[in-house]
Amino acid sequence: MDYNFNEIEQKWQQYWKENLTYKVDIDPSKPKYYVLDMFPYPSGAGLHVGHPLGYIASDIYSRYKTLNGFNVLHPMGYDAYGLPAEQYAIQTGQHPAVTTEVNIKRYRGQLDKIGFSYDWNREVRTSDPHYYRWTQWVFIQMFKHWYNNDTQKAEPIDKLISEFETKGNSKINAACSETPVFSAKQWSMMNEKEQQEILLNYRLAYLADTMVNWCPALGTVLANDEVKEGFSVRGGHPVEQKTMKQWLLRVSAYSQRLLDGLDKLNWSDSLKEIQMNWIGRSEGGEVDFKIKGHDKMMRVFTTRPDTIFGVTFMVLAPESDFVDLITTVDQKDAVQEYIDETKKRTERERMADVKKVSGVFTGAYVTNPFTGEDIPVWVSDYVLAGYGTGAIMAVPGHDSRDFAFARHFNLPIIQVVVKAGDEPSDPLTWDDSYDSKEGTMINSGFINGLDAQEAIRKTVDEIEKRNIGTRKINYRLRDAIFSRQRYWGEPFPVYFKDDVPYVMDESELPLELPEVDKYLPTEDGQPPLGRAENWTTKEGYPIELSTMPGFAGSSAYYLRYMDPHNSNGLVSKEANNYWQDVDLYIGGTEHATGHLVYSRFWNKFLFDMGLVCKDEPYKKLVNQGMIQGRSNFVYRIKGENKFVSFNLRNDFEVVEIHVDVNIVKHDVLDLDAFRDWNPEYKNAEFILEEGKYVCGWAVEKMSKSMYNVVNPDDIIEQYGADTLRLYEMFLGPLEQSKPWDTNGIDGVHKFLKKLWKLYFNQNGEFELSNEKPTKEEYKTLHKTIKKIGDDIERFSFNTSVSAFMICVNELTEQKCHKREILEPLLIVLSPFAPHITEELWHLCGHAESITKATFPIFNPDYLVEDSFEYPVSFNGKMRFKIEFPLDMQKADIEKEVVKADVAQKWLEGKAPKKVIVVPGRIINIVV
RNA sequence: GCGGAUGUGGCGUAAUUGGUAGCCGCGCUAGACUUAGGAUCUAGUGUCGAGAGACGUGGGGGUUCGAGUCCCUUCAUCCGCACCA
Repeated sequence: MDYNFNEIEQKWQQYWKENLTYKVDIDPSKPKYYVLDMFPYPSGAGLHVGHPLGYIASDIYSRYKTLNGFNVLHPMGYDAYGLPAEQYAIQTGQHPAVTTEVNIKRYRGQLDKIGFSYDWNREVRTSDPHYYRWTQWVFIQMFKHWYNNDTQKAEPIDKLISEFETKGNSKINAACSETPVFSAKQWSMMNEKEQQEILLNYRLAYLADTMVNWCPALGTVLANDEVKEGFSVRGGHPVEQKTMKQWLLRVSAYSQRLLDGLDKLNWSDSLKEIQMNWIGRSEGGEVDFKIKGHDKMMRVFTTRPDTIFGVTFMVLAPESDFVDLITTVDQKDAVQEYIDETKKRTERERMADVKKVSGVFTGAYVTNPFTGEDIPVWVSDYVLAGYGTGAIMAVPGHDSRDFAFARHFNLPIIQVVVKAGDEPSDPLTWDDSYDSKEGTMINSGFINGLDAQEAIRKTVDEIEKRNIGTRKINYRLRDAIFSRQRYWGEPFPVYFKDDVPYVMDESELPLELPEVDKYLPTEDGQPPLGRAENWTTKEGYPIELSTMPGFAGSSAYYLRYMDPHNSNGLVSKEANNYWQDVDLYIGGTEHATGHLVYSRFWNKFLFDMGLVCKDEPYKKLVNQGMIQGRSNFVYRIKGENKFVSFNLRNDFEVVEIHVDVNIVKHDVLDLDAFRDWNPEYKNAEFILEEGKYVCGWAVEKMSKSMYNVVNPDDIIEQYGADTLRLYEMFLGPLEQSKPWDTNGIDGVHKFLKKLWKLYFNQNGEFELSNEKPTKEEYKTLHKTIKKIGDDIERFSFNTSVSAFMICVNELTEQKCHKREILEPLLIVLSPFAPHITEELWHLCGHAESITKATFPIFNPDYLVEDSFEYPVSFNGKMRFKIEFPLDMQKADIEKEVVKADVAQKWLEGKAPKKVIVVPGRIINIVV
C-alpha cells in the first residue's frame, strides 16, 4: 500500500472532528497548560505559507504537552474587526460582516487542512456581539475606575467621589489629567456637569482634547503604535497632528507596573527591550524657573539636574501654553510666524529634517534659581509638547541638540562636567557637546568637585529643600487613543447628556453595531455611525459615534477562550482559576508595542478589579520569524519577446521580470507553463543553457506583486499537510526570519515515505514483528525519544526533524520492523505529523486516537556504551581515532595512545610534551 | 545616534557545557533498476592539491593543550527606537 496522504489526512481530520478529539474541559485531576497563538485578522487574500509557521510550532508543543499528561487549552479565533474589510465595504458597498464571514470560512478551511489540534468549540470572533459585549463591559469598568498612585491600583470611582465629598482632591494621589485643587465644599458647589468633567480627569477611560494622529485618507485617528515614520501602518497613508476630543485609556498610569512586570516574564530580551523603550522611563527632577516680570514659574523636567549651572537658555515647545504668556510685544510677530511655520509641517517633514536647527527668541527671561542669572527663553520644535513639561532647560555644553541650537543662534556654552583625566577646555573649540555621563562637576557652585551622580542627588535634595521642584520619573508611554472614526468596530456603550459622557447600564449590553447606508463619514464630517437611524438611548440621548480600535477586542481574548460561552461574565472564577494564564504564547514581533502593551495593561486592570488571578497574561512568549518570499526572475531581451537564461544574461541587454514561483522548480523555468502564464508570453522564445532555462532569484517580501506567494493549500495538495508541517519546521530555527523556498520539500516528503515503508512488508501489506529489538534498535529509538523531548522543550523543531530523519535512516538500515520500536516512534512523531502517525497507529491495532497515547519514557540504559572511539588530536588537529574502554584510567590511555602505530607518524620519534585525556570525549597530544 | 539580532559549503542549516566543524536535507556528479522519470535505490560531494597534505565558521588580534563557541577590535546585513530633555 502506498502512502496516500490526501486520503489519510482527510479521513483523520474527519475523525477528529466527529469525535471531538481536541475538545478540552476543566479537569482538576490534570495539570493545565495553555498554548495560545496570536489570532489572525482574516484578510481577503487567505493564508500564505508564512502564516501557519507559528501555528504549527504551537500545535506541536500542544500535542507534546497533551501526550505528557497535561490538559492543554489550545484555542483559535479571529480578530474580525479591522480596516481592510471596511475599506473594501466603502469600495463595493458590501457589508464588512459579509466579507469577514467569507474570509473566516476560507481561513477555517485552510487551517483545517493543516491538521491543527484546536478546540474549535472555543472559537471567538471580536465582531460577534456575544464577544464584544465583554469588550464593552470592560470599557465601562475602566470608565468607572481611577488609578490610585498610593495603593498602585485601580479603584472604584465611587470611592473617589466620596473622597471629594469629604476632603476635596488635595490629598488624592491619582494618575490623572491636570486638575485644579478643590475643597470638599467647592466640590459640593459644583453642578453635575462640572463634577462629571472633573471626574473625566480621573477615569481610566476618559474623553479629552488631545493631540492625535489624524489620518485623512482613512478618516480616523490612530494610536501611536499604528503610526510609523509619519505614515499609517495599515495602508501607508500620511498622518498629521491635530487636536481632537477623543476617548483615551489611561495606560500611562500603569507605566511602572508594566515595566516591573517584564522582569518576571519569560520573553526574549529583544522583545522586553522594545517594551522598555516604548515605556521609556527616565529618572530626574522637575525644577521651577521664575519668569521675569511674571508671578508664574516655568517648570522643566531634566534627567540631569546636576548640570543646572550650565544652563544658558530655555526652550519651549511651540505648543506650550507659556509661549503666549511670556512672549514680549516686539517678539510677538516673529514667534507667531515661527509657530505657523511649524504647524504647517507634517510630522513626517518634522522628522525628516531633525538635523535642521530652527527656533525663535520669545523676548522673555527666566532666572536660574542657583546662579540668579537671567536666561533667555526660546521656542523651538526640537522640544516636544507631549513629553515632560513641554519646556526644557538647555545645557548646550553637555547635550548635543542644545549644543547645535546654541551654535546656530550664537548662545553661550558652558562646561560644567569634566571627565577623569581630561582638562576643562574652551567650548568654542568643540565640534559637539561634551559627553557627561561620568565626570566631575566644575563651574557649578555648591556641587563643584562632586562626581556627576552624587551631584544629581545633591542638587535634587537642594531643589526639594528650597521647594522649587521635586524628584520626578517620566515615562514616554502615552495614554492610548481609543476612538476611531470608523464603522467596523465595537460601538462605545456611551451616551451624551448635556455634552457630558455617561456609560450605559451593563444590562444594555451588548450595544450592537447599527446598520448604515454607507460606510463613509457623514456630510458634516461625523463618523459613519452618524448615519445610523435612531442611534440614541431609549431616553433619546445621542450615543457615541466613534467605534473602538483593533486592540480593544484583542486585549482580553485569551481570557474569553477560557470560558467562551459564559453569558454572566467575561470569564468565570472557576475557569480563570483553573486555566490561570497563557503558558506559551506564539506570535510575531510586530505586536511588541501595540497588542502586547495594551493587553498587559488590560489584564492588570482586571487583576486590580479582582476578576483575574494573574497580573501578567503571557508567561512565556516566543516570536516566530517572518517567512519572506523567494522571488524568481526571467530576463527579457530589451525590445524582444525573447528570454535569456540566468548565466547568459550578461551577454545581452535585458530587463529583469518577476515570474510566478509556482511555475519554477529548482530555479528552472517550466517553459510551457510560462507561455500559458500570461498571453503576452504565448510566443516567447528562449535562449537556454544546457537545455534549461535557469531563473534568477532574490529574497523579498511575500506579496502578490512579486509573484512569490506560495499557498499552503497547493503544498498540501501536492505533498500533504504532514509534509508541510515538517517542512515549515525544517526550514530553520523558529525565531529566525527566512525565505520560503519550496526546493527542499522533497527531502521531507521522502522521509515520510521512508517511514511509511518501515511498517509494510515487500508485498505492500502492513506487517510488524513482535521480535525483541536489538541493542542497536533500542539505542536508535531512545536516542530519538531523548532528542525530540529536549528539542521540543527548547522550541528547536528544525533539529527534531533531522533527528527523525536520522532515526528512520538508521531503522531502515537495521531493517527494523519491530512493534516494540515502531509503535513508540509513532507517538514521538505524532505532534509533528499527526495524520500519518494516526493512520499507522490504527493499523497497529489501536482503537483509540494516538493523541490519547502517552509519550514514551526515555531509558538512558539503552545508550550506555562500554567503549569509546576517541578522536586523537595533535596540537588540536584531529588526526586519527582509537577505541578504548570507557572505564580505562586516564594514565593508561595516555600510555596506550602514544604507543599506537598511527601515533608514531605524528610524533616523528619525539616524546609528546603533554597528553590531555578527557574521558569519553577527546585525546589531545601536544608535540 | 541608541538598543537588539545574525554572519558557517552552491543553498536551507547542525554542532545543548570550550573538545572530531559541516549532522540532516536540497542541489550537483557517477552508477543501478526502468519504455520513461520530477519514482526508487547505491556511492560521492567544504576549498586547494595528482598525492602526502595544507587551508577553512565575515576580517584582524588575544586567552587556551584545544575556539564556530570565551575576550578585544573591526566590517556587513536585518530588525526595533529615535529631537524623550
